[in-house]
Amino acid sequence: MAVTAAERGRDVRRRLLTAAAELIPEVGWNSVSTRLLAQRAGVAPGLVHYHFPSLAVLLREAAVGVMREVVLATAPGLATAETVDAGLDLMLASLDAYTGTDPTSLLFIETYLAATRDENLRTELAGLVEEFRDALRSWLAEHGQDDHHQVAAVLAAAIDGVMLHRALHPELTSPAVFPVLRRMLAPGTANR
Amino acid sequence: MAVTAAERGRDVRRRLLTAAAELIPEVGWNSVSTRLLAQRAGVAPGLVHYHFPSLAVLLREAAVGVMREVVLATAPGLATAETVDAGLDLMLASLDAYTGTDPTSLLFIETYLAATRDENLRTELAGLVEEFRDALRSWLAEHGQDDHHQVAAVLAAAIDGVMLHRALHPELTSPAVFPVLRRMLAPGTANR
DNA sequence: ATTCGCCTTGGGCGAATGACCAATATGTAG
DNA sequence: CTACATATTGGTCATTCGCCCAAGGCGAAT
Repeated sequence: MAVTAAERGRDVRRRLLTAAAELIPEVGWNSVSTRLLAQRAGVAPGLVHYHFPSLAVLLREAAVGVMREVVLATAPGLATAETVDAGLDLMLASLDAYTGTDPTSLLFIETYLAATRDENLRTELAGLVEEFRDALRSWLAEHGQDDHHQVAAVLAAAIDGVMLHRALHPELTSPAVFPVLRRMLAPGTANR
Repeated sequence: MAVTAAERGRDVRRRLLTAAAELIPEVGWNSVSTRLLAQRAGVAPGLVHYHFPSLAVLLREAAVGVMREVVLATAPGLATAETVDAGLDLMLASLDAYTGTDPTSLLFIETYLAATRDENLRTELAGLVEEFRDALRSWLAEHGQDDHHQVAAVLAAAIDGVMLHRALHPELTSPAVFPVLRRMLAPGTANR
């Protein structure tokens, strides 16, 4: 039993963050209460305000943490893409995993919205979008895109827009999106 | 005083809808309470549940009403655009009015999110997006776009995505977006 | 064995919520 | 004038909320 109190504490903190990441998509950002959170994490209600100064801080850390993981998971694949087509294909393929109604998609939408009412969250989210744009920029520059700055910004926005619309019209999948978005990019080596 | 009770009733109903359209962006969909709504509309709290079966129904009717007005306001201009560039320019110009943090943008984002948790709202919203796509489709077809179905869907999504990202990065305005989105469309007559 | 520090418990506070309702007002119809 | 329908009032109900806290638990250090 080498588990110290501090280690158990860190575990509870992590469980609370995990529970938040689950509950935000399930019931919505504003309906994640301290009691619901504690129940899902399997801890006493009072622990929420022991490990976190407020519910808002907890939710922020949980949401941004998950989103950062998702974004960073896509970046390395882009960097090693041989052609523009391969890179775009890869991105849209991973986007297909997000149907607009799955937990991850909902977490994204919920967080975007919550950011409109939380200055700190908005700043963190802006930084995350900037990281994603950076990954897109270097990938595009690698393949001779001249206005990669603008293209990266629009492409990042378009991808989030597709995710948003996919919740309403599920048929908006990568085969339908690819040829249109492809035209935004430099000709590259081949046209699918 | 020819104002009948029924007329006053209809006026109260309308005032409640207007108040809802104001408050949803101000405080957020889930924080629009019956009392706050009644206060803004200048009526007694009990009237909310007299004119509407539930708060959810009121919010739905108010939000979709405003969104439909916004969408339908853009459509006729598109139909009379002489060139592809003129049409896209027009759309992006009207999009510039929505900074991502203004009431209308927030209403859109709030409603998209609320739709993920409200079956009826999702259906109404899907229909609205379909109307917007239709306007885009006929505009594109008019100018020789062959895959106007797919382009309209992606363009509609991209526009919403730009609005979403603009809340985080305000510099994503029409001059930056135009040249990139322009490439998604058929060559048309001129390149800006 | 005692002290120390971190973690945990469960309950309680005031405030706000959606929905509901009996009572009242006000205009129309018989 | 009397009945009636609709609109309105102001308050009550049970429930839930975020946050707080006194008290207890427990391994580590002395």
